[in-house]
Amino acid sequence: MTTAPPTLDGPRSRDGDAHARIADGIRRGIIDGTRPPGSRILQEDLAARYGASRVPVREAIRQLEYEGLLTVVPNAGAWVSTMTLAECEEIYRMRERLEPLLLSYSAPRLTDDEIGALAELADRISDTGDDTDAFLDLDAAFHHASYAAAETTHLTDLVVRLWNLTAPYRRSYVSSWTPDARRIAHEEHHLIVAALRDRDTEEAERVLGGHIRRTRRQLARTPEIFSLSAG
Amino acid sequence: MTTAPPTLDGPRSRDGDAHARIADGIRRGIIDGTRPPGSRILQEDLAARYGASRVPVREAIRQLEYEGLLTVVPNAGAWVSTMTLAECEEIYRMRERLEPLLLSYSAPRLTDDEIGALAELADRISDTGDDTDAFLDLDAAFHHASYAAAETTHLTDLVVRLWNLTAPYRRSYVSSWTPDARRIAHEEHHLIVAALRDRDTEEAERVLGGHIRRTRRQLARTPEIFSLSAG
DNA sequence: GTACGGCTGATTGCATCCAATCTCAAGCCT
DNA sequence: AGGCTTGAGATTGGATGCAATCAGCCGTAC
Repeated sequence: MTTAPPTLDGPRSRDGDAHARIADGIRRGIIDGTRPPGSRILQEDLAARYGASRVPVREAIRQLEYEGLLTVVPNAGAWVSTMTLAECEEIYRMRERLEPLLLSYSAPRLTDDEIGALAELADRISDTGDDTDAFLDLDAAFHHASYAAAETTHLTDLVVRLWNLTAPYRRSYVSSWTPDARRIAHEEHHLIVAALRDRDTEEAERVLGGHIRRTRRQLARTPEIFSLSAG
Repeated sequence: MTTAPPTLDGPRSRDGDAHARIADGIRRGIIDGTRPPGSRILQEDLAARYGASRVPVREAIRQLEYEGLLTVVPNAGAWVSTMTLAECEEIYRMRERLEPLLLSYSAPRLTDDEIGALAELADRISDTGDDTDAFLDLDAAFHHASYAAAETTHLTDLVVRLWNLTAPYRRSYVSSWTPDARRIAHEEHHLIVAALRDRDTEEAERVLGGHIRRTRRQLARTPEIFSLSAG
């Protein structure tokens, strides 16, 4: 029984996005922690869960493999990718260079209202205290909103992809931050907003680069959250 | 007759890499100009060409869509992606920031022999005159060799992917270079080698960044090689 | 003469089916 | 007793078949 009952969500209309729905579902599970790194991905499971056959499931798995979220071993199966500390630092170094570039595309196009919304987000982040989940949600919302005006294609996609790759580990290390480290992050957010308000794109880029760089250096102090093998 | 005769290349062993072979083949065709931007990709064609069924073909198409090389429209088909000038400049700005980073990973690990080989490559590039094909091949070999010692994963893959994305257009605009522009590129290659010889990674990064930046600015002078639509 | 609706062939999206391979544990040999 | 072999079950890789959709063409109505 791999097909969904036609009564549930229409006459199984063939809109050609089955693979995309499935990929989105798996991706969401990896990002929100439901599927932790190392957990097995079974084609049949997914087919049943999404009311599809294994063909679109395999397309979704292939896509996620190329996004780096899944590791596929021929004839054996697929697992949620694990990351070493070195790999994670590599991602952060890429973000350190790419996100300021993306911000430089977005900043001149942000409206005053959008910058106001960013200021409010920065305030709310400062109020999260030691609620890690709230911080993670708002932090992601803040940075993505700051990039929202960029009319780029590949760069936007890539930055999202890099965020997703480290998502499974972000919760672990953010929860290890000291109150001081958190306070610095909050201040950096406000500094970014201030630079955007001043329409000083270069300064915004500089602060953002430092923000990511500082996070990377803190990351190196919590090596225990990464897999020990495959180093 | 979509399956290959078992006598040709063995008993159709199921090594789980059919999709990879097919993707490599399409990718090669796009890079070498056999499949120009905008050309149609037919699943059945590829299945017949590679002696496979459409299932692995579809997985390959998904991968290439994700790489940005193909554009897929549900229920309609797949085409080799076309690029606007703005998109191409975006890619070059990403390369401007990422390739120096990759070089900074590679440079300290390059052996003296490898740097010697780079010097020889730089010399041969200087000798290509106005032979665009020879220049393109050697230029790619030079840059990739300069990155060869980097022990990075995502960054290496990404840089290769960005090169591939602009490959269909590189021939067009390189052939439009003036002798002067070519000479400057040759000199930059030699400057990179010199910096690597000096073990001055920062200088090598700086020259490489300028090299890519200069290329991007020349690119903007030949907008006619890009598709006019989808701007 | 032009616009609209239906038909046909080509192509894609997906389900189903079978074979190859892996996992893992039980049994055999040394 | 311990290592190697072997079988069954689970799982993946790939082929085939069918329905949905699309592009292009023709005929008809106005």
